[in-house]
Amino acid sequence: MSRTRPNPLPVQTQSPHIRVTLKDVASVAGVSAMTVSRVLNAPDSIPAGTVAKVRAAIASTGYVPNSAAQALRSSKSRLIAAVLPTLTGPIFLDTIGALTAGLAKRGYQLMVGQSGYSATGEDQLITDIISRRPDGIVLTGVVHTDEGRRRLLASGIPIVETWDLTADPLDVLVGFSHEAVGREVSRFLVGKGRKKLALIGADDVRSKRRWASFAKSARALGLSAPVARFVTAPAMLGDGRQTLRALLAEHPDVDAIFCSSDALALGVLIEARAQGIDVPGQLAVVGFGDLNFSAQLDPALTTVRIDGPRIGELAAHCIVSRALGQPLEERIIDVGFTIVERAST
Amino acid sequence: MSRTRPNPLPVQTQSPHIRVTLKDVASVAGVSAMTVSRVLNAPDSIPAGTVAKVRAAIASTGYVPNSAAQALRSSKSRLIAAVLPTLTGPIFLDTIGALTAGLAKRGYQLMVGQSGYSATGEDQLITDIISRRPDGIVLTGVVHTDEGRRRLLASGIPIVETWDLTADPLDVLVGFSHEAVGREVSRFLVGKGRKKLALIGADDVRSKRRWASFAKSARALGLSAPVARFVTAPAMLGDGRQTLRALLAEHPDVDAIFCSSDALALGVLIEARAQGIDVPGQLAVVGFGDLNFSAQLDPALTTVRIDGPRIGELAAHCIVSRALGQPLEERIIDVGFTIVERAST
DNA sequence: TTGTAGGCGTTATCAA
DNA sequence: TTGATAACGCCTACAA
Repeated sequence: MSRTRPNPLPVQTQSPHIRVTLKDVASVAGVSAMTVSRVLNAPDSIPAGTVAKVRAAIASTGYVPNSAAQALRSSKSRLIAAVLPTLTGPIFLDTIGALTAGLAKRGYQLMVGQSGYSATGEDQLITDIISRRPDGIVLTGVVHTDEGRRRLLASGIPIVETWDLTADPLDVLVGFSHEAVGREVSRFLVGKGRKKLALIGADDVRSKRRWASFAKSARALGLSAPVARFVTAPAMLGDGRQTLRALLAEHPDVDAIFCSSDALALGVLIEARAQGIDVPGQLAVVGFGDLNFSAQLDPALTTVRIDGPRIGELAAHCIVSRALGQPLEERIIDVGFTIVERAST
Repeated sequence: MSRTRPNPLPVQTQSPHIRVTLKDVASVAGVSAMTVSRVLNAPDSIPAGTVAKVRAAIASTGYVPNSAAQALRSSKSRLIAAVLPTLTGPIFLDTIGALTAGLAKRGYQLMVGQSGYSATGEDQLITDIISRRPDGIVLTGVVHTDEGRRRLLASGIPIVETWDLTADPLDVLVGFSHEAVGREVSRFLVGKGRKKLALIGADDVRSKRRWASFAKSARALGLSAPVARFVTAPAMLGDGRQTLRALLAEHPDVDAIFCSSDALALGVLIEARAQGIDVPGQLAVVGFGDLNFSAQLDPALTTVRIDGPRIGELAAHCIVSRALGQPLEERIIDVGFTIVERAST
């Protein structure tokens, strides 16, 4: 037909290419569908000649297996679901990036779900996830409702929790102790001769746990009770500026601040400079996260570094092992953290 | 059985609950599988009594549909694939977050793939994507190999490209003109009386396109040729510091700098302060991205704001419309951009 | 080494 | 309004 089509796009609903099936490849190659399947899944058991023939047919037809059919038949979806509070906010980003890459390397894909900072919609999210029958679920920085945890657990899908070390893990855990972070930062600051500690944090559970440990440790070391201010997550630079102002107005004797994110710490540094407060002379500042800008600030920011990519890669390893039913060396992996000392303390 | 199990976790490989099928629900409810299916998909055509009976059976069994079977039978996966260069780097984050949320709202899930800044592994990624038979693909900030573009196109899967306005879109486009950004920023700086412009950018295609337009426009407005420095993506704060130093050493007469990201611009601000250069007195600085910290810097950063969440939400709308075969009001949506004027210019 | 039969869980279609 | 039947594309199990 030489007629021109005025509007070609809406017309083609499905490409022919995507509808190529095993059978089509088989008939092109002159073998049965099973042989094609075996060439794809266990080529070693097939003579080289047949393999070549089939490979040629696959190439010429542009065949790509339909993973829904594979999943249905084999009960293996090669899909991993990740749940995180929100994609907005850079904290978990490296982890998710490394997780995605680590899964791709192993032949798995990642499906993402945002649970939000509230529990709203979490139920629907969990239904959506279970409906996909993922081979594993990676939980990152989320506290689920009891009902949500129960359903996830009841689904029997392997679960890896990350970015935390809780007392009662569902199964596998890759993270670090927020209690240890709070304790070590307070020890660090006390070691620097600081007398009146403060914390500015986001109002999430982990930040609160760091605070509890930070405060307890400071008191144990003989200091007066530290003070804290919490801002609504996600905590941003502007919150740091405002909160420092309010904090110092009420507690002018504070000489060290632990911020629950580097973004907050940057706000604190900027506000301190605006107020003519010397850092670290009058005020020591410690961040959390070691974002890529933190080393370049002026003064460079002392902060707690978490190896996000490592958590992602380990989570990929663990969840795939679980998915394959392989034994895991360890069920609880503590990746630790580092206090990176720079000019702000 | 009252026997306690010493180690419950490794034992249960699959939960019973996840193996509940339509048939199980049907037999509990005393109806056929088709009736259960209809209650789920078209409850209006079923009498209220039957619906109630079936709903009760669903609740008591904990049934969740198997989407692999649904996809296989109906050729609708309710899955959208997103391809982006890398999750590391905050630029596309808001877009992906809004996309994920917008899709969830419409009953779709997002699968993410990282194409990397190189073309390596892109072929495998595309195979993985096609294998899932997603109902749509959202491309963000990636330039594909010709072969990759060809395969994606040949798959017949609807495609939405974002974060750009190219001359030859594959199908639907949600973005803005990088040429317009370059041009408008140069006009803006010239309007401020700046005489010698410079640009510090990442070495990606879009940044280069902004540069070309920036330089051309500056010359058209009678200025001498702007100078540029490019750093390896992802561009970070430290790159901004170093590059500014090198740039000013060679071109001390530069009085305005357009940075291809706010992170770079922050580096430039910090380095300028370290060198005692007055911003904006001696040097005007413009960023790109309007990250959440930019308004809080000192001086606050003039920057180009892109509405990332809006792009994500529109992309969700467009790709779902395409997936459902619904007509689209517009195939090319220009979300534009805003030059947010602050103290750094 | 290769092929045949059957079923995974769901929905389109037709029949009652 | 409801049900029976078949088929989506693939892989497990068994046979040749």
